[in-house]
Amino acid sequence: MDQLRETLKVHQLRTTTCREDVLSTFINKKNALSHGDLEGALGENYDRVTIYRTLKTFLEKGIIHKVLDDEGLRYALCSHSCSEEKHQHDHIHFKCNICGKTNCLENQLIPEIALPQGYKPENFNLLIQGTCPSCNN
Amino acid sequence: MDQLRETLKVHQLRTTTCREDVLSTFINKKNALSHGDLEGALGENYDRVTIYRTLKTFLEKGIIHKVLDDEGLRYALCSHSCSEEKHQHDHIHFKCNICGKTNCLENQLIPEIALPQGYKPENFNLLIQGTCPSCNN
DNA sequence: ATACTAAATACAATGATGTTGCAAAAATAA
DNA sequence: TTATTTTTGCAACATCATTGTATTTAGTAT
Repeated sequence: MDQLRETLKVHQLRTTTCREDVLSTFINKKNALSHGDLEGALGENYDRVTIYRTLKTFLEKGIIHKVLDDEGLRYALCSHSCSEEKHQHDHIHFKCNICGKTNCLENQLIPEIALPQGYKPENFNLLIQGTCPSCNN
Repeated sequence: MDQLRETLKVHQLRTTTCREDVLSTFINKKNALSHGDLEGALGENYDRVTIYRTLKTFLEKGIIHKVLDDEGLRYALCSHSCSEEKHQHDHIHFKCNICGKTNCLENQLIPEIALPQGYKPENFNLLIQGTCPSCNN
């Protein structure tokens, strides 16, 4: 896929098979992935450490962002153009308690929230847990 | 403190010095604590494993709840009476990027949020990162 | 108070997770 | 193609978390 190489190039990263595979895994799976998920998917082909470093690089370059859920840390693609300088994420994350998948709801923005005097908010991270449409039958 | 024994009793837990110490640490420190924090505070007196199991028990009994931030998992006291059957937390968590402390803003409730068709929300977890009043000068 | 029973703890062992340094390999530039 | 820089794999290490079991302790009955 030229799409992958293009994305890497935009973020000034050399194209390597590991980076292409990690990126395409994110694109295909759609939901948020932990290091362990990626190791499960690609561990035969790449060293654990390389996957860690790939995630770290993607994070710094603004290709992926952190997603927190009660099980720990996961990562998901940044849909809007994030860069090394600025990550901007005001969308909601939803974790399904049935299938266990965590997704970005790109169109659901976190509403304005009034904080007590003295608090200066900079980043927002909202996780909603419940049942997703696929499991809600 | 009789207060501690009382809390443990309400949740049908035997009073042990470890549980009393963990509980009083939560009460004194006020902010959310990780296992590592507790190990730092009480590690001389109790085995790491015991602290893990104490946290797990408190979590199950509804004495503490999980607090997520970008560094990982922490725990904070449940202010309103949670129980083994039901945890209910609709308040905001605030992490200060300067002092690194994470706190519950018990009075700041998470506003109603409209989700797309099919999503059935059950739990909300909102973390706001920024600067807290103590560090905001 | 003492003995009994169930629960909690300490310790050891193991597994999972994440990091660092360095030599070998691969990707870009010349 | 060769030179230069980046990336990868490997080994070692450090941290974090879990499990099993024998011992100890808390609560209860005697």
